[in-house]
Amino acid sequence: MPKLVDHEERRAQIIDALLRAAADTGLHAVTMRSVAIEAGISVRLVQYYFDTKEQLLLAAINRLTARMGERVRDRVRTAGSSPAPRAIVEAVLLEAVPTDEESRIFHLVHTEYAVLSITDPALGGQPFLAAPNEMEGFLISRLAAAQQAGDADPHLDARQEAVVLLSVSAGLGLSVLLGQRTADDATAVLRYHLGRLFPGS
Amino acid sequence: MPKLVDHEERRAQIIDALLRAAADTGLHAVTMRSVAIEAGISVRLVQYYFDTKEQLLLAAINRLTARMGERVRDRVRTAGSSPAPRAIVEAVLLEAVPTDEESRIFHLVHTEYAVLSITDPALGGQPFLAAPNEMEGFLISRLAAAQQAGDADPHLDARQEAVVLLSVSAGLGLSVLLGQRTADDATAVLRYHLGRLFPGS
DNA sequence: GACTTGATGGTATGTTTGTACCATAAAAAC
DNA sequence: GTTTTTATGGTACAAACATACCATCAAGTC
Repeated sequence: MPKLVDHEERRAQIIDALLRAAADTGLHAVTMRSVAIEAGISVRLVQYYFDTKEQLLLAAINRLTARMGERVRDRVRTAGSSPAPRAIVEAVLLEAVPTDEESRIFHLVHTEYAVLSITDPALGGQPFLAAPNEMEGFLISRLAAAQQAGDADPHLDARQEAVVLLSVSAGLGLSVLLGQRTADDATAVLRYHLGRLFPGS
Repeated sequence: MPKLVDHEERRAQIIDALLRAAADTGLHAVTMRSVAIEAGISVRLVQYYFDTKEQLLLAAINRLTARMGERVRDRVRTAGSSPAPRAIVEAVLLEAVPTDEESRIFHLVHTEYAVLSITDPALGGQPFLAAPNEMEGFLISRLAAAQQAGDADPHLDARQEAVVLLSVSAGLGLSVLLGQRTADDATAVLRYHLGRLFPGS
C-alpha cells in the first residue's frame, strides 16, 4: 500500500468537502460524485471511508453539530472570564448570526439538515432538539442569575424570555442566510433587544 | 374530447397535490410521478398542464405565497373591525405559527422553498423578500400608531421592535415545525412578548 | 524475497428521473 | 358526417445516480 492513512483525518476531509458542496449547491444536490470532486479524490474512496451515502450524511451532521457546540462553548469561555451575564448571553446568541464564511457554511448546511429532518425520519431529529433544549436551560439560569444580581428586571418571566431570545436569534440567523438582512443589522437588532432586558447598559 | 376542462382549476388541483407530497416526503423527493399519483392522474397530464418540472415548481411557490398573503389579510380584516393595535399585530404574527393541518402544510413547504432558494438561483428569492419587507413596514406603522395612542412605550424603537417581532414569530414557527414546541406553547410565548410591548393589557 | 493487506482507480449495473413521442376517444366546428 | 381540436393514457429514451465489482500498486510482515 502507499503511506498509511489516518482514517479520522481522511473522513474529516471528505466531510468538509460535503459541507462546502452542500453550502454551494444545496444539500439535495450533493452526490457521491460531487463530494469526490470537491475533495479531489475518486468516488471509490468516498465509498471506502463511508460505505454508503446515508452513512456519509449522518457522519456529516454529527460533525456539524459537534463543531457548532464547540463554537458556542468557545464563545462562552472567551466572554466568561469576566462573567457579566449580559455579555455571556449575547455571545451565545450571536453565534447564530453567520458572519465569517465558515459560520455561514455551518449555519446554511445546518438549516438544510434541520428542514430535511422534518420529513426524513432516517435523520432522527435528536441533534436538532437536544442542543436547543440545553441552550434554553442555560439561558434561563443566566437570566435568573441576572435578576437576582439586580441586572435584569425581576418581573420578567425568565423561561419565556429565554424562548423569545432563542427564537429571535434563530429568526435573525435565517433572515441573514436568506439575504434579507446583513449580519451587522441582525447583530444590532439582537443587541437592541438585549438592551431592553438588561437596562443597566 | 371528453368534457372541456377548466385549466386553472386543474392546475390548482395538481399544485395542491404537489404541496401535499412535499409536506409528506420533502420537497426534494417530489417527482413528476409522485405528484401524478397524489393527484390521481397520469404523468402525461402533469406534463400537459405544466410543461416542465421547473414550471410546476414555480407555479406552486407562486400559489403558496399568494395563499399565505390572503390568509394574513383575512386575519387582519377579521381582527380589524375593532382596530385595537395589539390585536391586529397579534393576528398577523400568529399566522406564522402552524396550527391547523393546512397551515402546517403551507409553512412546511414554504420553509422548504425558502431554504432551497438560498442555493438555487432559478427560484429567484424575490417572493421570500418582498412579503417580509411589506410586513415589516406594516408592523412599524402599527407600533408607531400604538405609541402615539399611548398604548405602547414611546421609548421603544418601532423599527427594531418590528424586526424583533418578525424574527421571533419566524423562529417560533420553525421550532413548531421541528417538533420542538407545540403550537400552543409558541402562541403563549408570542402573547407574553406582546404583553411586554403593550403594557395596557 | 515471498506474501499479505491497506489504499486507491476504474468500470459495470440496475434503478429512477425528466421529458419526448405515439396513440385514442370524444366533443366541437363546419 | 366529416374533420379538427382537446384531453388523456402509455411507452420509450437518454442521463444521472448509488452501489458493487475488478484491478493495481506499494508498504509492511515473515
